[in-house]
Amino acid sequence: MITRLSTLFLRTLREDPADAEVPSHRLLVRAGYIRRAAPGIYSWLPLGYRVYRNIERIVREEMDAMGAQEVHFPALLPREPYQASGRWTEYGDNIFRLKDRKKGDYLLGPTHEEMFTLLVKDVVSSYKQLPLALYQIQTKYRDEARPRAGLLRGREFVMKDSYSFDIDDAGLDESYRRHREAYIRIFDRLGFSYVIVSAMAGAMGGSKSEEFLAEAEIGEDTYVRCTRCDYAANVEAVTVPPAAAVDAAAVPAAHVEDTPDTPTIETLVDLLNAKHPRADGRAWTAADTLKNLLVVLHHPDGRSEPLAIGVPGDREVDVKRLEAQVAPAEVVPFVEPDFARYPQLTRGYVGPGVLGEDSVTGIRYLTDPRISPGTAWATGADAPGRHVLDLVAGRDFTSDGTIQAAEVRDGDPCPVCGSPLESARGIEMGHIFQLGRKYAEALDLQVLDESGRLVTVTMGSYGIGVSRAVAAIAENTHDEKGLVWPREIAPADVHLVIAGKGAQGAAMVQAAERIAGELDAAGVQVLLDDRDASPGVKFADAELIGVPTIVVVGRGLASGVVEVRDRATGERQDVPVDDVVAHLRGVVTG
RNA sequence: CGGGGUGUGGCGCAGCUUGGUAGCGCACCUGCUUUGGGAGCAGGAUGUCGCAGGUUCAAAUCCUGUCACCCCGACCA
Repeated sequence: MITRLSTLFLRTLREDPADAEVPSHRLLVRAGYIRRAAPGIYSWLPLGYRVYRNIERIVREEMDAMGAQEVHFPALLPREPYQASGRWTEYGDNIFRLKDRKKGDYLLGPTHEEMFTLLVKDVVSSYKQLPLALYQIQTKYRDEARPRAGLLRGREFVMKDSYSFDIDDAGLDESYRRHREAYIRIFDRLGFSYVIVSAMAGAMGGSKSEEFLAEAEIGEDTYVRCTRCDYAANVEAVTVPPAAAVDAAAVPAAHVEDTPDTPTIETLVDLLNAKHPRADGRAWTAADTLKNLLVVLHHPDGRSEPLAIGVPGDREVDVKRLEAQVAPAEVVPFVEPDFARYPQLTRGYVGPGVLGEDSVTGIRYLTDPRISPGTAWATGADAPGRHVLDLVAGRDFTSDGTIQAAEVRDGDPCPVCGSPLESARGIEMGHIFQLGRKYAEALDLQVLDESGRLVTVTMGSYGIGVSRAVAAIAENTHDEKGLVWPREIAPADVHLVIAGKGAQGAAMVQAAERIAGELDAAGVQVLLDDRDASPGVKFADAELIGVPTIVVVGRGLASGVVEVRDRATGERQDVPVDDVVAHLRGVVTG
């Protein structure tokens, strides 16, 4: 196919749009790929839609190849299934809701677990029909509080979502594995750099879960990876191993000391070093103190519950990690009225003595794994200006369990090999997880097994952000001049520029038309810049648009050559005009 | 929801302090010249200055209200 720029529905912008911040958004708008229709909602223009469809095609081919079957649900959905699963309320304001003329409740689907589950329930009744994998490529709607970064976080977006249905856990493991492999093939073909990280299943429920992240500074997900082994995890999913139990025999009995005006860790450490030197001669540090933070959990059923979290004093509680641990409950700050309800709590001096389900307050108390049995701490003594020293975990206090909520830092030990971790940011492009039986139970999806008993099906859920991928790949591959598309998803194979007019120009046009025609005949997609514009404009647009191979038919034609440029590397090569079609066929097919 | 900012032609912006009937660059149209890195000259078209109300002889400009959008945070895929 030959696409002529002289007639293509396209306007490139010389300047950045004022409302675009991240590079992918700026470039996709400037290069005429997308236009904003409403906040977080975008229209696709011809070049953009080609890239989008190329991604869709790759996803579809690989899903089909792994044996998943494509279906297509409506985007406009009735309330009932979401009511049954609890998500009509759980999703809150993030659902676009609407009423029909009879005042019936509808929603624009934010995701389709319920619909898939119900459809399978309709059709499948025997283990003989399993395992089963279904998928769709669908527009999803989520009324984000704050859409941003163009396509990267929109309110309307396209997702490929698939679901596996198995009779037992071993089957789910196998379905999960097959999806994981298909995803690797998909992301390899898409042609950008990504990393697979362990993740939290989060609000979706379920157990094993991994994310495919495009590496990007502007990404919203923070993950860590080991500097030595191949461990990588979303920061929310990092599990700090329990510290080894310490023999506390040598630690003296806990003793309360006056520590006036020490409401912060810093002031406490300074005072301890001045007034209460450690027996082992080492100076006190924030890491020797135990900080107890209070929050309130709001459960989806409307219940509120106070929660105390103990972490070493040199670490903050990472709210995202905490929320991932307590999901679907919501975390809100513990404020003055809450303190008023618990007179035993002394602000700034809260210690384990008044925490725990068996304590006077009854507040559930979870501690960081570093607070392991035998470790000794300086912590609040539940009285203003008083701290307790040599308080040993397991000997002098216990918690109700551990929680992975402390911040993760660069240099923390890898949970697998102990080498230092480093953090980086990424854009979530795919997420696979084992749902388990949450939806099957809620919606009563059961089949008969070999022995004729009804068993609940176990499910996996697997998503790829198709529209997001356009932006994420742009983000991942662009340079200062414009977009740089990986070959398989580029809007064309070759961008052919006619750089000259006038007497010479006629010959150039003729040569370019011939080359374009032959490339087309060979199945190569050509973007032909036949516009009446100066070469500078055409070069700049070619670089902005980002087709992987740029061919310039210009002054070299007099000596029988055209110039072939690689958009990504900037490499230029003169190729005899008679060889260029064969040459390009080689380039395009790799 | 909290903080910050912006609404002026298709895009990017100036003008607002100090009120006088709207301007610049790019893009667009016509003609001529030009053609390997965002051409030149000449002519031309395009604006309810976000919306509503008020003050005034006169409002893009001052006052009041309101809406929208963007960015940061909270939240979220």
